[in-house]
Amino acid sequence: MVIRFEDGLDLKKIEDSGQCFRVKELSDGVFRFVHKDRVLYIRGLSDRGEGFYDVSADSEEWEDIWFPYFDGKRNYAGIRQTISEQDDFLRRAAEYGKGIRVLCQDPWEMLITFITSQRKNIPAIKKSVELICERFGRKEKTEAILSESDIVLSEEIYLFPSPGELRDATDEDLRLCKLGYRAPYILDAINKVLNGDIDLCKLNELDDVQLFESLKIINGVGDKVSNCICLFGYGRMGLVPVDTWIARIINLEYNGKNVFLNYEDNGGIMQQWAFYYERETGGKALLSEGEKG
DNA sequence: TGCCAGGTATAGG
DNA sequence: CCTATACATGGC
Repeated sequence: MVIRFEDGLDLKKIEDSGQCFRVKELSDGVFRFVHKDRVLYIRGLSDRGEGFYDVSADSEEWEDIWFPYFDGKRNYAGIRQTISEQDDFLRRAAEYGKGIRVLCQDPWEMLITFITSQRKNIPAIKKSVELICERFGRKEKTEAILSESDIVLSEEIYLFPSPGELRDATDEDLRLCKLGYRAPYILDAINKVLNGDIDLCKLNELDDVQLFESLKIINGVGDKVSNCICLFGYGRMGLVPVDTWIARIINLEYNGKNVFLNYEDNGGIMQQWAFYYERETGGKALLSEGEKG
């Protein structure tokens, strides 16, 4: 089925944007996304102009699952235009990151994934998450077709394991997934969800601050990880995770001030553009201004 | 080899 | 309140 997506999706940038760790580019420009027990194959149709995609989902699944997943309702072009005229860095970052969407992913997967992420680089995070899926997740056979491209796709994929599927995981099991010292943190998350100390669904009724604080009762969830779960798992677009990259930007470019918070409900989106820009340009983006003279 | 990666918990001041 | 340090593992 062919769909049009306003303002465009840049699938490669999304894959590399550091918010999702299981997105994969297959051959022929086909990207695979996994969300809960659904798998989407999607391919850009550049010959039709901007914003057209061949997707494996039918129109109902696209509207119900994937359009919300890509945060389709939000006007990112409009958000780009709210950036301050004087803010050269953020304007460049937003332009560079055009086509990135802040994905609305599964809170449980975000909880485990971002506990895993601490003190790891993105390739290492992907490795661990994949091992968790292979070891504990349900195996799913896919049968899909991209009609415009005549591409047939059939694979066996491991879904991200549910809390119940992780019930019997041991510290040793988790360390085999290269989780190292984070294994006890993951065990604490599993336990608190299974015994009802924390209800990830119910948490969505809380406001941003309460949600942010509630998640931190889990061992291994601090400010940064909690912000990531809020932003990527609960669609709280005003929350701004400050990791080493964002901290570097704040310190070197903005004199220690977190300007992303100026953008209220869109600060997290600005942060995502800045993160991607800074990481992809290897930290050189910051120096470019000072070195021009 | 040494340093860093989408940090956090803990101890000590 | 603050700062210093340990923590597993892999890539460069």
